[in-house]
Amino acid sequence: MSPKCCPAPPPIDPNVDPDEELARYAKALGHPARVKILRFLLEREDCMAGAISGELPLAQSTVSQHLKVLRESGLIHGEVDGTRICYCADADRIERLQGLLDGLTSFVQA
Amino acid sequence: MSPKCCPAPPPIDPNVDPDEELARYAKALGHPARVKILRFLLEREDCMAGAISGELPLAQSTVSQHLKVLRESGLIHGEVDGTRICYCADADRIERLQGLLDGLTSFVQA
DNA sequence: CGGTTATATCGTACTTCTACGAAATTCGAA
DNA sequence: TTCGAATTTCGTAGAAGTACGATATAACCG
Repeated sequence: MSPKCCPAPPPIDPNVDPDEELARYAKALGHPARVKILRFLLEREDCMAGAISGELPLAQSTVSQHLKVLRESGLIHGEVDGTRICYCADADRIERLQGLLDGLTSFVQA
Repeated sequence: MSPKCCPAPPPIDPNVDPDEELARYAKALGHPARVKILRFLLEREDCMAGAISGELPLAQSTVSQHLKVLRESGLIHGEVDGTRICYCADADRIERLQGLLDGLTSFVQA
């Protein structure tokens, strides 16, 4: 069970073209800083706040922007915990991204 | 064996940070048109040229630009075949993308 | 050779991204 | 209530992405 962050899974819109959905996740992952953030959150599956800023050679406000992009893609989410904000990766969404990618190649015979 | 396109696999630079490499592939896939192009090329594993343009509601020059982005990411490549150009998806690169993504989550216990 | 076809490249306009510092917000502590 | 800390949001500047039409290129066909 997760800590106090990682609340309700965000709604997965069923009306979206899978290619568009895949593109949205891919776009969110399309910057090295965001990949690093996601990795960081996955490695401690516990949630983390501005500790992420300390890990990256970027201004804190820039990291906050990257977090927002990831949040809006659904790949991570955060919950307020006092003064801090507790972020974590959304495993379901990441699995979905993997599934969409696998779906692309499912036509190819091995 | 592949048709007359799909030549030598492009060099995979070993000195690249995996997070940067993943971000590069993800960025290339970060537009719906490019996902559709890749799907198109995967579904007919045979190579295709400007037939792709006909599949998308975009100007031919725009599709050509998207093809260039995919080409530069290594996810597809093309080879001249007379007047036309024969494109195809690079299965190795796509597998590599899947592997990099899996690597991200390999810390998470199921 | 000149024309046609398939494709890339150029020039351009507009939008979006990336990054920063400064300011606003929100909560907990003194 | 005032202070300080953790974050987001705002404003802004420059870089990159997206799309189009027009133009260039290169190969085949007559």
